[in-house]
Amino acid sequence: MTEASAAALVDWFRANCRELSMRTPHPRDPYPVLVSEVMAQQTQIDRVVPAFDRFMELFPDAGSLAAAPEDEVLQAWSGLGYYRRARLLHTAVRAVVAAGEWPRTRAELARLPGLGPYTSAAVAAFCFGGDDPPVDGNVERVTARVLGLDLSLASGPLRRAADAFARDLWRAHPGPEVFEAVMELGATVCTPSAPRCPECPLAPGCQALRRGTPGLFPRPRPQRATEDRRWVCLWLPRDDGRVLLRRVADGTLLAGLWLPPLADAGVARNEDAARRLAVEAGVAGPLVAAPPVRHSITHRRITVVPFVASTATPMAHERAANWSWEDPAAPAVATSSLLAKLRRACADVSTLPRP
DNA sequence: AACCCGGGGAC
DNA sequence: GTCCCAGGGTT
Repeated sequence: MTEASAAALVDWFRANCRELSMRTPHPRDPYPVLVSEVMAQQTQIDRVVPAFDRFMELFPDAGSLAAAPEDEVLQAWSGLGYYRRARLLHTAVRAVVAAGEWPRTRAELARLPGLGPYTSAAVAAFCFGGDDPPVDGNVERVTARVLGLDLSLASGPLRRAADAFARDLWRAHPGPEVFEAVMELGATVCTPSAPRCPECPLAPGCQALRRGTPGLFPRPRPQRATEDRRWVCLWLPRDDGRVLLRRVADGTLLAGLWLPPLADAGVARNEDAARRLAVEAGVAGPLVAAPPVRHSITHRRITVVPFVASTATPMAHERAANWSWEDPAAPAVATSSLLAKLRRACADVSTLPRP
């Protein structure tokens, strides 16, 4: 990597970087940087921005986040996915507040829960002058293409090569700006498919472009087999429009979130599995199937079949801690985007015979 | 090193 | 339909 390349990259970045609400002058405040970097883990920036703005309004500083109960934090995270990130961020910020100061080096930051190699390097570089490069998927992809490395994303060799590549950039142009510039390049120009090479400041030295096949780098990862699952769910609306939600058990998908009673149907018939849920919820009477809902969680394709019931029967579990009546359009608890899908699917099944 | 976890946008 | 994303934790 020549100094000319680093200079061209930074010039391109200054002319083309997107206006993002978490981009503020250096040195930056570590709290919003940490929040946005954790949100950005495996999540595209365009989806992070609105969530970040909401989150910062609810929890404007480390003290307010540390003081908040976990369920409020998860509620603010609803729909973002990877909910463990929210719990770990909460724990990390509580540790910082308890310590009374922020760790300033990458190694110290990496001891906080939820901060791995990428996030610890990012906070150190953007807030405290660190020179260890934050290596994310963008940096790995740009590196694989510029150097023509036939390696898989997230593999050890490509991570090390990307780390060395970013260190060279930093040496040619010291400061955190080059790190942001590579990531922005990967996000907007050196994209996974259909890269816009004519716009790329690194095109003159790019090996993948020289070979005419930039899209073949990095090597595609072996795909995990997708697995189909069938769930049933009990949609139980009350007269005021609220529906019954249950806290999803730990150790399962969507653990800790609030959703209508759900069960994997396994080999059972949908109706039988739904009836079991109705018994658990303390309701009898007719169950009306609503249109199935598709929901994907990593390599699983889940078909959720909602069954709509009525609330005529007294609720045995009404006062239990794991049950709650919530407005499905604006739940006051942590939930998944699956709730919104179920609400739409069940909206048409509103006229139910009363037992 | 391999696998686990949400969700949606891009294609 | 497919892939992948400003990843980290666990095994």
